[in-house]
Amino acid sequence: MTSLVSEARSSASNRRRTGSVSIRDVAQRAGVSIATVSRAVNRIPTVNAELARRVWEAIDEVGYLPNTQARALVSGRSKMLGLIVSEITNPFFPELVQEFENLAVAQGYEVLIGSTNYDPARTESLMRRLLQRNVDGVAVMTFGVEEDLVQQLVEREFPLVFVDAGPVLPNIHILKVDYAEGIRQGVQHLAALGHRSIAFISGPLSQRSPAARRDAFLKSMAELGLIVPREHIVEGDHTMEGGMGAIEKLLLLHQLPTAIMCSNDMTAIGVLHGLYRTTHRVPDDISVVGFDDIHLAQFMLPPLTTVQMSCKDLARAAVEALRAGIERDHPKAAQKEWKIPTRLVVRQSSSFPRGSLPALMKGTAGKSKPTGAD
Amino acid sequence: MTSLVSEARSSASNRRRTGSVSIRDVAQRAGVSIATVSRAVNRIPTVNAELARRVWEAIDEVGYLPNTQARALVSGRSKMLGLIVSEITNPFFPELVQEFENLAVAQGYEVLIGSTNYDPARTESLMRRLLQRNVDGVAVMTFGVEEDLVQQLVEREFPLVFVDAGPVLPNIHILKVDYAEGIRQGVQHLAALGHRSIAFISGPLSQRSPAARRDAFLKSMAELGLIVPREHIVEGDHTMEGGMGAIEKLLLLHQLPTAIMCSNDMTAIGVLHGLYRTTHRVPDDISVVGFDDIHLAQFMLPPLTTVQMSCKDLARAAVEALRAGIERDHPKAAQKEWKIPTRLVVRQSSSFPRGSLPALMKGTAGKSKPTGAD
DNA sequence: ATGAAAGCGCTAACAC
DNA sequence: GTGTTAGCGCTTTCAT
Repeated sequence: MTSLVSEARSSASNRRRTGSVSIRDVAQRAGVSIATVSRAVNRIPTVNAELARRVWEAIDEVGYLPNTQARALVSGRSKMLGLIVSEITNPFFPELVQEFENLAVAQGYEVLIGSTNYDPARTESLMRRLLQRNVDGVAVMTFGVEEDLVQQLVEREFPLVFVDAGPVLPNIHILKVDYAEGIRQGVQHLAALGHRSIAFISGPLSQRSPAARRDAFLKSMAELGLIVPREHIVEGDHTMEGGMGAIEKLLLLHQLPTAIMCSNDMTAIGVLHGLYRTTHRVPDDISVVGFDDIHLAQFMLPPLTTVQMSCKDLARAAVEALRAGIERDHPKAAQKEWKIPTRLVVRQSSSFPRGSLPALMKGTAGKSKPTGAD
Repeated sequence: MTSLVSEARSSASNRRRTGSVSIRDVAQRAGVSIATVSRAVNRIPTVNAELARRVWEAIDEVGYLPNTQARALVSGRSKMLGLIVSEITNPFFPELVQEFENLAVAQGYEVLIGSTNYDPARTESLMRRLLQRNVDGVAVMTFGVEEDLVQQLVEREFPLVFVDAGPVLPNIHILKVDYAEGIRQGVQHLAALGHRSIAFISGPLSQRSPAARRDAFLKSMAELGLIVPREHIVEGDHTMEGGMGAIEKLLLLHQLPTAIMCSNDMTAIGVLHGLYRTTHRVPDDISVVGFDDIHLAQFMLPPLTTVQMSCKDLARAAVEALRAGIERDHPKAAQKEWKIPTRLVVRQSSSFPRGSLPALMKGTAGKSKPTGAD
């Protein structure tokens, strides 16, 4: 008889559609006022222990769940966080989403997720929806924001988090990913293996983050005195399809690069796929390096050498930064920039350039996989 | 001067934290009552055109966004849908989530997503959170529900959607995936190529959906008079790691199967990866077939032959079923079962068994890829 | 057609 | 320490 609704003698006024049990039902059953119930639920220490016990008992009996909407209405806080990603189907983002959600929920927040699909109109309506839902803050993890859309939020002094770049304003927190170091490590790794001709497949360069990655690449190459011919920078779009398209362009070149650095892992996967249809083998003929280190990277054929950008770090920083913006007494309320480290993860998609001495020796030593030479 | 807050002469009572603009601000500015504003916003046809115009103008000027929480509180409808998936990082789910979200948003609903990670405790707390947030309905797309957790919702006559199986009750809608047909096509495809010894790597068999897939496999094999030795059914867990573990077990066998059918694509990707580290080539030595047809499948090396379960269909059915449960006058309110079709997609991870006549001829014809025979 | 007013479920003053 | 009450922003009778 303690089932959720059977005994719920709902006060006549409620139970509109679902048999929702209100605070009044609990109060009635426990023989106390609704204020006491509220206090007990919110663990206000001043409530009499015996009364609190009775309240909790009643709560259990009638199956009471506090209505978050009502709470939000009165407190002015919805305890919801918005999370905007550019493409939920890019495996990097679900990993990020999961981390973000874990952390947020642990702090008592709910997460409203939105995927923009790089569509400004979508982003706009998404923002509006998030505002209407009264989220307490929004993390914009799109790696490239459409500036003007942010204006609304900014003006409302709304807690916001961006990746890489965003307006410098109070309430705006920026997550700075250390592309310079990560990409530099990747380039140095390839150079150390003996590669001199390294191409780069970028993301959509209209966005900040892809542009930053490309710049980091150029800088790293310059550092080593390596020149990058114009045609070795190909613009992709951070999808597998884009990676495939880009490698096809590269394949048309008179002189192929011996290594390819990609702006993200999905691009690299597309490259791997594109190369698979040719006679070029990875890494024997051409080395491929990705960026992100999505879970999938290690399962590629061959396992992908890539630069790790920890989505755990990213998520943690995002949630913390948001909380810092929301809860005025947060310890890090003043911190505006959050550094996100990156690091190289060497796997098997990178090796010595074909024909180089170490490559030949490696072949003799029989350590090379039977990837089918042409 | 039409910026969102600059002119917003907020009535003293509001503007708690963010400069939120309320219906009263609009009313004041338009010189009408809040009731009229409400009616205008909700496009009640009886409002005077001139007044409506003034209201919309004021809305624009003060940057008013209706507060959804308050709306929900009074209407009893939150216009939010819960979507529970088992693992957001399995690429199948983001695809599903995206579709679901698109459809839901198009109908004016917001989506609250939760990933259970196969953890009953998480699922439980997730359910509770969704209830507290007053979602109008929940789609449980976990392919394996922990029965008792549903009890709460069921008793509250809460609109619910399940995949594959669930209690037969009013307000419960079931999405029936046609495993029988899809898996049967996969098996027939392999058998047609000449395979007789086909192994199956299942998902976690404690869950309904993986069990249903396994049963479908067994049935399809029996149909063809093919016997399946006990050791040819290996339990995985629908992850790449699980697929790798399973193929390793299979590799220990005295007599290897010539083809492997996997309970989902992630498993198949794990298998591909596991096989890559051996001398066995796909599809020359062993054929691999997946299930789901995630976007990634076509980019695998080799592109994965798989059974498509359309997440578009799934999402569409889920949203429709939910709406049918929520909106009492929905045309399909009575429909309790929704069929989800499946179909085979042949790519390059399946071929003739090694040593069979067609395989030999194919080799001669030079159509085979240089995958490096041992 | 429009406005005044009663709540939706809850929290937080304010009394007692 | 506990109860009473005034709203949070909105929709929806009920008068007018």
